[in-house]
Amino acid sequence: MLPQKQIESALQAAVSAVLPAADVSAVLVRPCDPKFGDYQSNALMSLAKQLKLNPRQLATDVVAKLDVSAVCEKVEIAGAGFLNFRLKNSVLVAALQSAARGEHLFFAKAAAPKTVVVDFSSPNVAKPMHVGHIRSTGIGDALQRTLRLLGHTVVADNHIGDWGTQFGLLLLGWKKILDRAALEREPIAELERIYKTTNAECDANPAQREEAKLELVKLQAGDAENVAIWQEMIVLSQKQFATIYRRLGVKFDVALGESFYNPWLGEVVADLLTRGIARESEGAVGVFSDGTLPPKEDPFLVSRDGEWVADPALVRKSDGGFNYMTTDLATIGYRLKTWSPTAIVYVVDDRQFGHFKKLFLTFARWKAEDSKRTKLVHVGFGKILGDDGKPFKTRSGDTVKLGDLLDEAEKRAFKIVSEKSPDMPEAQRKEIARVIGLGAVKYADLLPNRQSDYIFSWDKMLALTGNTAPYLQYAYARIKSIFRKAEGTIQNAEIHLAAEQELILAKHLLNFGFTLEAVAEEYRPNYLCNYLYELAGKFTGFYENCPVLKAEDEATRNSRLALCALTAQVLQQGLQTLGIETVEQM
RNA sequence: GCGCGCGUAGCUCAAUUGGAUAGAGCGUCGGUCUCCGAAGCCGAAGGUUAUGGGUUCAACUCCCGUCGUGCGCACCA
Repeated sequence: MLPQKQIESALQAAVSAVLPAADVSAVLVRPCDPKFGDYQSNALMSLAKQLKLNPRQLATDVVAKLDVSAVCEKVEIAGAGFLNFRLKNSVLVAALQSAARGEHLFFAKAAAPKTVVVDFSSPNVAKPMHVGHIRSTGIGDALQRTLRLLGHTVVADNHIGDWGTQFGLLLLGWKKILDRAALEREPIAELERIYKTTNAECDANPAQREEAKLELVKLQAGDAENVAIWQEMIVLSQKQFATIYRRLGVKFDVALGESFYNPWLGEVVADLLTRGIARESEGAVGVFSDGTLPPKEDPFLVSRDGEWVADPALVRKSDGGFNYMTTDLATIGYRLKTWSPTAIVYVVDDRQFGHFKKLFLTFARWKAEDSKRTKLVHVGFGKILGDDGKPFKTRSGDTVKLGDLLDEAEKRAFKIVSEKSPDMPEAQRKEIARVIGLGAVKYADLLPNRQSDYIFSWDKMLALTGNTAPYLQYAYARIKSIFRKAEGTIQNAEIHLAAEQELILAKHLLNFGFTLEAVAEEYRPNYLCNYLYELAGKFTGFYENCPVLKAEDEATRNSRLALCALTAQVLQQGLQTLGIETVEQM
């Protein structure tokens, strides 16, 4: 068990000894500012507040019952009631030593593994993937990788938009203005063109809009011609998706599009009606407020002119068609039946907050028993904005295509690699540029807090210096360079930690698991980015101050080599968890 | 109109959710390769966390007001 966990359980036991009735689940220990110690707990202060006790006195009582002598130096009570812990050097060394033996990599698998469906990426058929898709795809992929690493069972599901109103327009456009040659050259661009053109024509001509609707109805009724066209569009789109996902290194366990759930939509609505959860209104069917929530918190109510009026979640349109609320409910039904997940995580734009609020409440009413076992989570993220602070568009009015962004990233990286290593064979430079360029883009998207909107900038997205993936990859490559120069292999080296920078680095390595758990707990990959950036920084501090190959003696050299090897492993594992590759040289 | 967010250094963003002296990158200025990779490192300047109140041992974080700003408001997803 990692020292931090040992301290935590000892502390919880001590608190229970002093306050038998207290809930100790919030009694946590976390890494802290080195000037106070290695770990700290502030839990006693909030506990004292709840129970109206003197925090210093509580701390004194708890410390009297606390035995962490196996892992810590003397425990200090500081400030208003902080507990500061300082690790014994021998314990730190032992943790590193066991990691060096391959027993762990500073994290523990979850004690109670969960089954989690992660729903992410979700591009639309017949539309190009653009920069916006990097958010759902990158965050979702990093989260599913983190959950897997921690030992959970994950179902990565790409809920592709392959069924909906847009197909009415696409079918009409296909029949009227499709340019076959263009379709063969650039299928997605052509599909986008017919969609846009037809949409514009429908805006101008309502009769044409009706025609498009008719095409959709025919498709949904199984009309052979329309189904064939629709399938062709899907095949073309899937080629595009596959290319992008291959480049990004993103894999899904299943990719069940919206159309997959089509057969169940009718019965979902029927079921909702029978149970009295949904009712008819103005020819449509919707889920209405059940009055259990105060109006302000009730997503099924909206205030108009000072009065609360119904704002239902429609599950059947007045024309008899279904919409995405229906699909999402059917999808939940399928996922429950197929995987019995502990949680379903939706990595979707924050703008759909209202939709998910309605969806989750409807689910709880529809499947009350299941909703106790399966938690639905909307992992929302902010928008990508242009320089003007408005949702991102290029000058021509289109968003930047994801493929173009990746191309540019590799191009810029290639230029730098060629400058830095002109003697390297071109194929190798290309491969390094691919890893670095892609890493830069992914990391740039993962670094900010997911809920913040961020302003898109080519230079920031593709930056290769500063707090970027290449900085982390560089630290890794430097370590690899040391090992290329080191002669012979070092096995079971004894680790000694004496220099300040060695201790700082070693202690930070121990926090890898804490960080991974925080990422999984709050669905925030940026914690891992920051952790790795700090790790690379602390490694560099060590590297600048502590000679490895030219260490003063053999024992120090071997110990430092072991520390380097562990750092490289954590860097690589951490980057991999973010979906970012490493290179041996760059 | 109603609802939901956001406002932190010149710029772009963090701050593990109420913890001790708010941190990075970019940009600017200065230093640093005869010594394991300078995509690096060291230093300097830069802040009344929009604003006014409140809650408490402790507030960027919670509550109320104000200003600014973005998003969402049945039959698109």
